[in-house]
Amino acid sequence: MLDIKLIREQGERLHNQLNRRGPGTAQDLDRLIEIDAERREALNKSQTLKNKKKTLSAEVGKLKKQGENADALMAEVKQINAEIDEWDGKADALDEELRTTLLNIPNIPSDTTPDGADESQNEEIRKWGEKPSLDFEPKNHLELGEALGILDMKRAVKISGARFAVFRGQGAALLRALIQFMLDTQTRENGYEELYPPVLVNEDSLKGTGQLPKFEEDLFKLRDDELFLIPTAEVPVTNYHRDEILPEESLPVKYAAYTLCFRREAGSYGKDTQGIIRQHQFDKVELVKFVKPETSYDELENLVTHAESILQKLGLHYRVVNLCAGDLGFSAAKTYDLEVWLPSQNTYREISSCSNFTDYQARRAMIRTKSKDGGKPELVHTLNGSGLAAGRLFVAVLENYQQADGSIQIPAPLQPYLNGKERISK
RNA sequence: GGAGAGGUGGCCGAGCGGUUGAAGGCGCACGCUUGGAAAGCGUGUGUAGGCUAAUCCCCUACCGAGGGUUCGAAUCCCUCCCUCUCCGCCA
Repeated sequence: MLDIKLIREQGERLHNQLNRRGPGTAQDLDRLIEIDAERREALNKSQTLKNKKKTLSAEVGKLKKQGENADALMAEVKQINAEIDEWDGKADALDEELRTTLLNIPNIPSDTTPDGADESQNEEIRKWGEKPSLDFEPKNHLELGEALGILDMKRAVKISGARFAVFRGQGAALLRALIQFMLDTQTRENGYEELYPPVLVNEDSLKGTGQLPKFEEDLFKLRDDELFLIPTAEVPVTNYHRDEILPEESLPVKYAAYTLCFRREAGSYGKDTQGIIRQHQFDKVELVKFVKPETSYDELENLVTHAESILQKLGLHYRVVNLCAGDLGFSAAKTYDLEVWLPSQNTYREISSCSNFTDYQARRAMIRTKSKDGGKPELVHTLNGSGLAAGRLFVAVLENYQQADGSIQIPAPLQPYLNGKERISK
């Protein structure tokens, strides 16, 4: 969430910046400033009275000890208590309103986030590699996978419903190989520590990273327990340090975590209904960093290269896109998407999203740092990026490495993970 | 799931209705001492909010969380969460 002090002092500037996300985004800002002023007034009144109450109560204690009558003072405190309740009630209500309003305002886009209303106005930063030259009509991953017997969508529908898949035989092995390859790369070459967190999390965690309260409809929630299935490992991993103060010398803290991810995909009916591009359940290796504020934009560039390294090793053509303000996620200040080439769709598809959340998540989750030589604790900046989405990587490998006969050539770096196997065929 | 014990500052640990934001110890920081170090001595050492030019003062809140009783609660009562021990169940 945003800093109320910043809003108090620079409301006008924030107003313009927020509205880059879309008209009306900043509409609550003025009301917020009002609430804040009223809240502080009520707080002041209550605190002054509490101070008086404390003094008088101590006085009562003294009198009683001396065996004297303190009825008058006690009556006075009772009176003060009534007034305190009144001001506290006001302050609490205003505080609550302030908090909910604040929780529903997104992060401020970075100055380096381009203007634009939707994805058509995202800015292409660079391309890597080349499209595969296929001298035959490319099939899509679904045709390939089903023909090879490595993807079973039909039975997935039977056991779970739409937007689920069963990976079978060589397919299951390939998926597992991709996950392990990604984890190994990030932990051995890029300095991330591996974390294997729970996929069921509580409400506080989802508030910390910004999925709640605004996006509850995107999540799977348990019926009998106050727990949600995570939509991304970002949630448990970022909240790993919730309410903590990290020593400055430990930064940057870097984690790589493989988890299942679960998304209801509400409101995306009709989109990507074919194949495994958009699933209710998918696998992802997520990279999360906690960094010193002044380094966060450099750390973002760095994070993107870590995600890119997977695609490069696998020889997959992709491009890097800087999301425009209108396409930016709720908690992010700046996001680079990695889009991998899919021959069957003749287009680039998102396979990773790398974001700098500045202090927005850190303020919600109270993740701070403190330097050795004293001073106040300061909010860290948090970042995360997919490194990468395994299901979509599976799609990319199938489609880009397909052969005329429908078999799949396995990229060399993956072969050790598949018992040296070079090809998936019937 | 059942029975019992317990959750106090970075850590250990006292307090069980008033002067306790919290004794004492450890740790840490700075200073004195020293050729240097240890020991010793001294000082300091939580977080949030308010006030403020201020990370100085001052005020308010916080002893797992939330309610309640009381003039006054870390201390009493209720609910919940978590940890530990035993039993049950279980991959």
